[in-house]
Parts: sequence; C-alpha cells; structure tokens
Amino acid sequence: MKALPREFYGRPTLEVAKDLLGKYLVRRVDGVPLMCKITETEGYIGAVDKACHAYGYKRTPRTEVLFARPGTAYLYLIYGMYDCLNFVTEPEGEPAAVLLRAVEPTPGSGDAIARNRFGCSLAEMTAYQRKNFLNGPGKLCRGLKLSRAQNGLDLTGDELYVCDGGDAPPAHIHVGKRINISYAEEAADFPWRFWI
DNA sequence: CTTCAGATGCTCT
DNA sequence: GAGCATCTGAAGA
Repeated sequence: MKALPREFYGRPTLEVAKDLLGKYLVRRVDGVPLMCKITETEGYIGAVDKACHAYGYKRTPRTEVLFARPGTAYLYLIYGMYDCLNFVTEPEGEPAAVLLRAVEPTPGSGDAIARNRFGCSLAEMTAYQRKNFLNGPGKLCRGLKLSRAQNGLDLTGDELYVCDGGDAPPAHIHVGKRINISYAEEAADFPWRFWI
C-alpha cells in the first residue's frame, strides 16, 4: 500500500483530521511494519487555538516543527513520561497539526505491538488490557515505539506513514470537544475531536 | 464500573 | 517554579 502524498496533509487541519479516520498508520521498526487503523484524532490550529503549542504563531524550540512543511511528524513529551504523535498540516508556515489519539492494530501487527506495550503476547494480555490497548496518545506511541526521536520525521518516507486501506470511508464520524485542554479558555469548547 | 493520587521531566516564564 | 494535548494501579461502590 502506498503512502499518502504530502498534498494530503497540506490542507485544512480539520479536514485532514476527519480524513485520517479509517486509514492505516504504518510504522516500520527494523524493517518490520506495524500497521494500525486510525480511530480517533484531534485538530490543533496555531493561528486561532489557545490549546495549540504554537498559538499566535509562537515560535520556540519545541514548536519549530509545527512551522515545517505538511506531512512532518511532531512528537513531544507530555507529563514527563509520555509521547504524543501529531502530523503537521496546512501549507508550510501555518503552524497546525492533527493529534493521533487512538488506533486499532491490524491482525498481523497485534502481537508485536503487545510486546512493545506490555512485554507479553496478545494471548497473554488481560481482558482489561485488550479493551484499553491503543486508545490513548501515549499508549499508541508506546505500542509503536514512537518517541521524540521521531520528531521531524518525513511522513512520505518509509519509517512512518499513512496509507488508504481501500475500505469505504467511515459512515459516521463522531464529533466532540478535545480532551484535557481546560486551560485553553474558549478553545476548550471547539468541537475539534473526531472518532469512529 | 468509578474516582483518585502519584509518577516524572521537559518547556517556557 | 508552574504546568502539562497522560497513564496506571489501588481502592471504593
């Protein structure tokens, strides 16, 4: 399956966030591909969004990647111990990104991802672990061996990319407020979270 | 099922 | 020094 081109990312952030749902995230580590279906995303738009790290075009060492060309990976550390994966969107120079909040492993990838996340096979996981496998930004990064080491990675390369699964687009996309950004005042209520 | 505290370190003021 | 786009395990209902 072919990686989505840079033009896919260089569009309005909320469109990209919705269009990513149902597509497949591919992470190649040591040549071995891990594949997951994308099921939950959030948009962050620096120009207007107090929840975005680059709100008001704020440039710092950390936010520099958000100003890069679309189709670049933005990974940062949160709460001292977890990483979050984002895709840079919009034309270059417009700081914005889509946060990947949840994915589901494809059948062939579940076992390797379970090892990364829990250090055991799929079969050895508890029911609770199965239910809460990759349903959070920190969890999916752990499972796919993603960290700040991948910050700035080009999504048109072969280490990390998204491809179209060939399935029909999701019939119904849920829309709601984003998670854990209560500090962001009016932006906390923007309906910029999408899931299937 | 739910709530709750604690972990942990980087980033910007 | 304060706060953070989170997760986990333990305890309660």
